[in-house]
Amino acid sequence: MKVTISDVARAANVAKSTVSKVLNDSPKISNETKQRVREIMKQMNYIPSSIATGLARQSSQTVGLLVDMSKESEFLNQFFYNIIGGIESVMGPLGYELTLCNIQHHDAEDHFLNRLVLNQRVDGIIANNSVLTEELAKELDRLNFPYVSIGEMEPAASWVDFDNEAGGRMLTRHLLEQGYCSPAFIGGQRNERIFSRRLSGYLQALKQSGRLVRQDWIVNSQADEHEGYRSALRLLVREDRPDSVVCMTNYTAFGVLKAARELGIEVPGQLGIAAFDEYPLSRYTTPPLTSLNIDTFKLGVTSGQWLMDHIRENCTASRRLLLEPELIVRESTAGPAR
Amino acid sequence: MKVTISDVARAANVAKSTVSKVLNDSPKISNETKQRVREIMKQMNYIPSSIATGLARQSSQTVGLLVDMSKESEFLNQFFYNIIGGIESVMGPLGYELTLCNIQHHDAEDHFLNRLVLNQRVDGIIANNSVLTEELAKELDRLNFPYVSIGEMEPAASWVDFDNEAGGRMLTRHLLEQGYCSPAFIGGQRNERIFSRRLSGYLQALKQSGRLVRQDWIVNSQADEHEGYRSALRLLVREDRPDSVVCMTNYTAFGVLKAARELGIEVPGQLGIAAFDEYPLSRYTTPPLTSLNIDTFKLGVTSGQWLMDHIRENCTASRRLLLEPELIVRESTAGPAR
DNA sequence: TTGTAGGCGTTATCAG
DNA sequence: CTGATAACGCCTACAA
Repeated sequence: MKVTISDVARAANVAKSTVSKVLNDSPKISNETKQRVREIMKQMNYIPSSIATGLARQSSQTVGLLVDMSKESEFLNQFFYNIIGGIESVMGPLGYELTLCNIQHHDAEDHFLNRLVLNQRVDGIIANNSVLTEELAKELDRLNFPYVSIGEMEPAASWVDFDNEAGGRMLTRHLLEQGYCSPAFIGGQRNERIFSRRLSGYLQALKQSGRLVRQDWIVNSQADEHEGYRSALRLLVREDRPDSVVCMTNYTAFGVLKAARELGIEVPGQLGIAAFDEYPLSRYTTPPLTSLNIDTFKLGVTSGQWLMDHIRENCTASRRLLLEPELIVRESTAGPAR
Repeated sequence: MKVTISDVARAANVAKSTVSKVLNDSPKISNETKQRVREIMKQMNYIPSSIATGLARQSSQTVGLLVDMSKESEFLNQFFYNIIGGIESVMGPLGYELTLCNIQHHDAEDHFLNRLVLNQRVDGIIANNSVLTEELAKELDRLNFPYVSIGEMEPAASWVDFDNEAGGRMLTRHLLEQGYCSPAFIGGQRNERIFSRRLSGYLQALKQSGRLVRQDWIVNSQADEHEGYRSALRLLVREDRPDSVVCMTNYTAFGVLKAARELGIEVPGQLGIAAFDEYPLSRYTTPPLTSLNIDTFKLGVTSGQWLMDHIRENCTASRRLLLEPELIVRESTAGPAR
């Protein structure tokens, strides 16, 4: 059926091992032999079986991408495509395949640890930090198994993330520089690390410019449209309302916009709005949103490179990357009316 | 290092083959032995190597997902996540992994055919029709290799798609029913199959209701914001302008909205707008867009199921699914002002 | 420089 | 029911 290394060897009148060495371009084989064997391989349409190679080499030439497909509004969901693209752009040329693993419905027995790692289906793992808990990370460390986290983790691990704190500072500072005096912060759950980072940047910017922080202007809620809307409604009907808002997500911002429109509050004249993330809405709201763009492709590339270093043991030290976001200024923060 | 089947066999005082049979729950093994061996496997933390199993069984328990990651505005891009989720929901429980393969930068030698198929890295393939050309499909047929296309293909192949023609009819009819008399069609390239399907639905609806078709109201262009905008500007300044538009994509519609706003044309009062696709903008434009939603998860589920049938040879016949889209009525088609 | 033999961790086919 | 033994297709000493 399928042509194997033995077939080629027979046809070329050499030993299997010779063919194998040709395959791996061993320097111990004469050029003539290489030429000849390669010729025959081509003629016979020989393609080595990666399963057999994997078994012999004890490596699958595959990396696993852990995703929780249950979470619709997942970080990975939005940036999935770019991040994967970045990872692939470094793994692909090196001959590695990418395997997607949904960690959602697998119970203990069928856990990805068994399913992929101990299984030897993958040589390394990339996962975001909502999936790769610190407990799992410890286990991988114990097994000395290569992995990189997308999203901040505890110091022991290698991870790449974008600088949420800087992002919070940038959005807030931008509002202040535009002449807004009293920015609020809407969206996000207290216990989420990403929220606390973003909020912390907001607080830093306020303090650095000597403004006072008003706790009642920091609103925790789901980072979606509905909650953004509700939060904004409550906040904006008050006498002493903020003159601008930093929003956790595009959707939060959309909700805030809607509330402002209903209350007859003009954006940006009476309310400035700046939001995290550039996708999917910032360009398309009315008015368009000032927001933060992040180079998700680069996030993928870096995590891929580091994982490769890990796998090839060029570098097993834990590293971290904090990618600086880019401020995209649009109409929603054009400045308060005087 | 790693514990193998031999280790278990030794510890249990049985033959490797016995352990293997226990692993596969062969009926030829006594329950006592099964119990005992399983116990020991658990104690020793034995996990079978899927590579070895693959080699022995000549199957990788993996399916390949072909994607062209270069195309940013790719169909798959937008719906990627849901489709993959659907595929995984059927493959995962059956013990199959998903492997992503970027077909973009691989040249002839490094083609996915070699890289995945002939390689035996995957047991089957799912790809969308922009990636899986008919030429490739023929080759796979020749190899008798299981695959399913996401998106219409020639009759010989199995494919799932949503009914673009019906979609075109639904949007157009809806406009007419709302009282708009003269809908235009904006966006899409003549040579794209998806465009011709959608357009054809539009034409059908017009003819069925006895309206005349105006070729100059069918505008070909990139299906993005900019081109939607430009096309709409040209169309809407004319004396005999259409009173409504069917848009190829969300982005096209956004461009049209922008043009209308600039020209002072009210939506929906003076211009009705209906658009294909529900993501990412339809809910968030001003006014929100009437659009078509499709069950992308189901697209994934079906393609996964069919591929499994193919792999297991339950059913190798070629099948096709045309998923009916769902009309989501929103403000943008509320009806013309009288 | 090339060939021989054994191993990678399973499954499958027979005997017993 | 259980156990040898030979695949599966490739790699890697070590020997020639």
